[in-house]
Amino acid sequence: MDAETERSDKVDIPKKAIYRLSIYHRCLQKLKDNGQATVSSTTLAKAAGVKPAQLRKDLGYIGQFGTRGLGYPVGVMLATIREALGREHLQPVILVGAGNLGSALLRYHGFQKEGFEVVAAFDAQPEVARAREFKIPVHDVSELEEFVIAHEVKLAILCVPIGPAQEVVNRLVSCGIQGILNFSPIMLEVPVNVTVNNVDLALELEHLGYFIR
Amino acid sequence: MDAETERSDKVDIPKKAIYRLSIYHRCLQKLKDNGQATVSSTTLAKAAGVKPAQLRKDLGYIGQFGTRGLGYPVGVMLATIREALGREHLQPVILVGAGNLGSALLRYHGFQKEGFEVVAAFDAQPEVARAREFKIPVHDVSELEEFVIAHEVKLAILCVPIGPAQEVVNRLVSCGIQGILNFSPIMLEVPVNVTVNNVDLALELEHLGYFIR
DNA sequence: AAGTGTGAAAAGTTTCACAGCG
DNA sequence: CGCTGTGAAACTTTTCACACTT
Repeated sequence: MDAETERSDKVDIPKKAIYRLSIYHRCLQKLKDNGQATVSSTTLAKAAGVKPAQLRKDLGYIGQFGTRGLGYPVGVMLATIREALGREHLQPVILVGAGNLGSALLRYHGFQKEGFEVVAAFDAQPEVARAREFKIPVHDVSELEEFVIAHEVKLAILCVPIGPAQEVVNRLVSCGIQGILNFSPIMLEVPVNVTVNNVDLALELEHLGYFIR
Repeated sequence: MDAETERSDKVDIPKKAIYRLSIYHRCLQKLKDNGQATVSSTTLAKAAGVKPAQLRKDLGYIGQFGTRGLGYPVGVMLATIREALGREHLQPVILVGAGNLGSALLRYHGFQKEGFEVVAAFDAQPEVARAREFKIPVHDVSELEEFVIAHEVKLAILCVPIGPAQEVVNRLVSCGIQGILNFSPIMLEVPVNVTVNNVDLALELEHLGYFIR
């Protein structure tokens, strides 16, 4: 956060609710691992850090599968959320810019765990990045288009410096990337059918700075 | 995003406006470096990626210093925003958890550039982290309280695994930390006078996943 | 003519409260 | 009785439009 997202589509379910659905999904996964079969809005809401009414309203956006007096069936709910978020299949992702931050993200397993697979990385100096020994192959950035098209990749994580950021984005867009998780502190220009989600680390720290007295 | 922030205080200026003020500050800095003396809401808004009316409204929260028919004086505006955000002096920050992500952030210069100084890092295995050779000292996590109190640190970046996260937070809170930038995908429990800003990387990617068709 | 400052309308979100079902 | 589902109310944030100043 903030993180900010542009473009809508796919309709009516509020942006913030989408974030929360992902959180619910995560909590439900944990409940399922613990063998829980049902859960009430109060319990799940507490785990997710929201109010029960909000949870119920959010679930209302994607269907209705609770049993009054009892609660929600964990399994069904998991499947429904997963479908609503389009997270039924493993989604391939590429990472561009294997510098400090990019390298750290290549080792980060949080993405895998949520149904995304970082299939390849690209860098202007692939030899340097490769020296850090990842399981994921680091290609030269010149091979970007070919790879994206061949593997039908739709999502990219962008960790390049500000300078080349926009140019890289233009290339990503031109070969069919539809979603970009952008770590550069810069506003990217993209067509309306491409979604950019900005994660601006310095900004988050600044925001925090405002609240300390 | 998203990122999310709890607690208010200091009042009336909308949370989102605070984020944007930081962005304006950044853009203004660039304008100043280019020798620009004044700027119009239209121009600055474009650079910041917002609508002109929104920019004017945001500035309205912290004062009025534009000249009708002309625009805003870059220097004055920079100073005013900086003061409003409490960013007049360099703010010390500690980082806890020097694993993959933590290490990357220790090398990240975006924080310094925005007026924050990461003064020390803490880890359960400081030797391992130290081997990566940072300019910033990595202490054993047992020295946490002593350091925070001695240096009057108010902000912490948290990159520890989910397991120990809440316990570390309790310790941070107990020794006077007031703001926590949390990278663990977990809801932290803190007293109302402490602000937590969550940066959940997997969540941001998931959100993006929703928008690809 | 150009561009700010702002009240008022619109849009978006959250919370409430309660009817209705198992 | 317990808990879901949801319309309506409350609140927050964005956008508009235009009076006003230089």
